[in-house]
This record gives sequence, C-alpha cells and structure tokens, in this order.
Amino acid sequence: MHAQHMAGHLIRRLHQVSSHVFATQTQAAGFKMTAVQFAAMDAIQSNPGADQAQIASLISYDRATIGGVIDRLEKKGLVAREVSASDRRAREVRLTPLGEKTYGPLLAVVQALQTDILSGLSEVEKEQFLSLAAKAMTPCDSNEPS
Amino acid sequence: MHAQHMAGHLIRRLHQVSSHVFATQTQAAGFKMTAVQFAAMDAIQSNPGADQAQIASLISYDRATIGGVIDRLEKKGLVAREVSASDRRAREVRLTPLGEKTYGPLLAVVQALQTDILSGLSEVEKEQFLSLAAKAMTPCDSNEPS
DNA sequence: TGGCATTAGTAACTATACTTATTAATTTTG
DNA sequence: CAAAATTAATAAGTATAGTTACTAATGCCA
Repeated sequence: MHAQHMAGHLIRRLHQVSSHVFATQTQAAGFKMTAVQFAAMDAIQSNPGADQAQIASLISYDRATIGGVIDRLEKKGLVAREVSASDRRAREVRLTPLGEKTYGPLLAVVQALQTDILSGLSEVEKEQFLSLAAKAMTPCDSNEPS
Repeated sequence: MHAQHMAGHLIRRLHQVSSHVFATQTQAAGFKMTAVQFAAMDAIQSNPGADQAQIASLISYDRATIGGVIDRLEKKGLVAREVSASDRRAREVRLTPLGEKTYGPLLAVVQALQTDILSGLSEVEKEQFLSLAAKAMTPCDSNEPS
C-alpha cells in the first residue's frame, strides 16, 4: 500500500470529504446544489452578463463542462442565458430574481460549512493548510483577481 | 468571488491539478492509467485475492464504483477476477503476470510525479502540507463514515 | 474583400464518484 | 431448519471532469 502516503491520493480523499460535506450540509439547509454549481453561481453573481467561457475561466473550469453545469442551474431557475447582441456565438449568463434571492442565504450556508471540511485540524492548522493550498495554486492563478 | 478563498474550492483545484499531472506524466511514460486505477492496482498488489469490497475500502472508495475501475483494469489485462470458492457472491481480484510486470515501473513513475503535484511549494512546505492533509484525514481513517 | 485563424458553444466519448434499488448468496436467529 | 437480516456485486441515474471533433460566428489581414 504505497499509494496511501502520496500527495495525489491524499488530495483525492480531501476532495471526496469536501464534496460530501458540501452536499450533506447544503441539502440539510434545503438547497439542492453541488460545489461546482455554487462556484459558478458565485462567479455569475459577481460578473453578471459574462459569457460561459469567462465563467469557466473564473472558476478554473473547462469550457466543455461549464455548459452542463449552467444547464442544471438554468433548469432550477437560478440563472438565465441570453444570446449576446454583440457576439451571437456567446451566451450572456445572469442570475434570475430567484437566483438573486437564493444566493445570500446559500452563501451563508457554504461559508459556515467550510470549517467542517477540515474538522480534523485545529484553527491554526486550518489556516496553515489553506495558505499552503493557496500558495500551491498561485503559479496558475495569473488571471484571477482577489 | 467569495468561492476562491474557500477550503472546498481550493481542494477541488488541487484535485484538478493532481489528476492532470498524473494523467500527463503516466501517459508520457507509456502507461494509460488514471490515479484511481493505480490506487486500485496498488491495493490489489498488496492484497492479492481480496474481493472488490475490500479493495474499495482500502482506497476509501465506493463499492458501486470500484466495479467499473476493475473492469477497465481487467480490459487492459492487468488484473483478473475470479468467483471466490468460499463465497460465490465475491470476486477475488489479483494482478495478472502482465499486471505484476507493469506494477514496478509504473510505481516508479507515480512516485516520481508526486513532487510535481505541489510544484508551487518548497520541499519544507510540501512536507507541511502532506502532514496536515494526512492529519485532516485521520478522523475517518479507522473506517468510512456514512 | 475573400480567405483563414480564432473563438463560443455543443456533441460524443471516457472515466470518476456517489445514490438508490435490485439480485443473489450467505449468515444469523427464532 | 426456515425466515430474516446482511452482504457482494451490479444496474440505473445524476453530476463532475476532461478530450477531441464539430458548427457557427467573428475578426484579422493581405
């Protein structure tokens, strides 16, 4: 069992736990939402009218996959797509009134569950972990504002 | 853009990078293999004759998903399944001779690529990160929660 | 201005990843 | 020993996550 001690394996398990905590706690709060759907919604809320490729780039996501994610948000009535007047290839994405109304309470739930993802660590260790994780990601963060 | 600074989001991106490094470097070395397939192969190599559920548990994997992973390993001729003599529900899994021959060189490649996953961190920081990640996982290491 | 590269989005395909339900075999227990 | 509970694996359904290939629209530029 060499794999257990490898970075890739540990990261896969962190991701597994993280996704599970997200799904469980958002569901308990009455939302049906995945972590990626929330990230997309968050990006759309901060950048209304951006096209799908821009949203994908903001959350480091693939152009070919974001379509499906936005499909599901659209199906829930949280976002709306509209063909851009200036570029008929592009779809401008915005939160619907329901999306706007949902975003605030949802954000509160999502912020609250973050501490549970690393429940095995103390507060200080969580800070250390997050700052190391953020640093590990910075080489590819060139296009992202804070 | 609140999501960027959250644990869940950072972990998702780490996983993304990790999977990408794994796929790229194993492919460059001539192997067609995903991280989970390697983890399964590693567990099978260390526990020949274990059934699928045991392998799943060893790598913190779902029983319903491991079947597909082992299917793909079987299709590549790396592992073989055999109905257990003592329990006809269970399939005992073992590496084939080709699997045995492949395992060593593959392990070397996988061990070598681990450092590239956290390429943004110094050696000391990598150690810190890995030990924090391992600690974050320990509460559930005894066995899997629901 | 006509052709060509680029870009936005989708489609199809592979592979996770998890849930619930089902089937089949085994074990427990009444 | 038969009924009930448990367990191993699969099946079906949903949602990521990425690749390559394709269509359609745009923009460059010679």
